[in-house]
Amino acid sequence: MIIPTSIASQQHDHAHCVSTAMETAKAVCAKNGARLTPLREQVFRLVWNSHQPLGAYALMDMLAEQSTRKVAPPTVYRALEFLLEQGLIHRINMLNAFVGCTHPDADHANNFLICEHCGVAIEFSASPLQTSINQTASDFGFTINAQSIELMGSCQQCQEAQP
Amino acid sequence: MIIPTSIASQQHDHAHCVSTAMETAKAVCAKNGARLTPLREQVFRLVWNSHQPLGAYALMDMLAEQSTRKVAPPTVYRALEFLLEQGLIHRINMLNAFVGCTHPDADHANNFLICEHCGVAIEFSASPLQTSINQTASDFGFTINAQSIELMGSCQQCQEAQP
DNA sequence: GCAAAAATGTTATAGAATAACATAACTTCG
DNA sequence: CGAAGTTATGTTATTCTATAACATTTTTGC
Repeated sequence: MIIPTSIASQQHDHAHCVSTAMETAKAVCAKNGARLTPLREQVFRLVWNSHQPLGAYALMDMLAEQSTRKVAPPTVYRALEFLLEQGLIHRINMLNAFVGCTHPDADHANNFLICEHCGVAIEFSASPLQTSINQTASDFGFTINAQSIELMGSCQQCQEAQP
Repeated sequence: MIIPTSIASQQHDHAHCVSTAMETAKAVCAKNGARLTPLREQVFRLVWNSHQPLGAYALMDMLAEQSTRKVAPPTVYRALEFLLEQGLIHRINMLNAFVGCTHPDADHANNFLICEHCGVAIEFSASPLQTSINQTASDFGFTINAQSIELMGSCQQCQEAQP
């Protein structure tokens, strides 16, 4: 991994991006009758501050930095579990890392393009792809409860930057 | 997870299934000028003896059972790494586990249906699905180096068994 | 305010993977 | 053959990821 660039830090006003996500998250929790406590909100912000997926221990270190007192693994894992349940973040299985969900209110899959160079994870949804997925499962008489589609490679910017 | 049934142990002659896989593996290694040593062959057999993905430490314990002397993690991880490189096994990221590849000679993706109940992992390939994947990546200007598609749910047999 | 429930803190441990270095086996080429 | 180089395996220690189990605090609903 080279440098955390591209989408995450260049192409948009990320502070605005995060605050919008924060509002959406509050709405989702309100609708679900779930409590977005200060700790959970803090973890959510940390996850959202990066378009690169972050590991639980990286998040733990960030929490520790912010709060002076020591933070143990269960603290961050429980917050992450809550956020996953609410559909506010995703787990990238290839990386053992977590990233904010860009459309938690929509019915959505768990589909990512992950750049090996800059580390950015781009969430996408594609109707024909989902149709193919559902058709395939159906062909096998298989019922899907959770799906994980992760495509690892080079994003456009990194390809252009490294010819 | 309930009981390891269905495809793995019921519907076919698994011994024959494994020996066929073994022959194919030898051919693949011969073609690639890679050495399928006794240790690697042993790990390959262990992985293939189950249609359920097996964790590295489970494999390590099995190795230890078979060989009286103690076996350390690097032993099994190095064998797994070799088999992954040769395309003879796959890693299931959702499970941190490994399973034999059912068609190592073909150009193939890394697509699995995984039953939460019986643990079976069914490898599949579907042309329209791959087309959608490639199209989506192309839309983003993204180049794919590795892909992981994992669908977790209930296989047909387990659905029928547990209504 | 008080009991129940939910959330967080704390300590310890399990589980997955790799680093670093030592030894053994196999290849190859003089 | 036999020494040098390469590849594979053994060995020890450590890092990274995640959860179990129990204590304490905070919040909620009556």
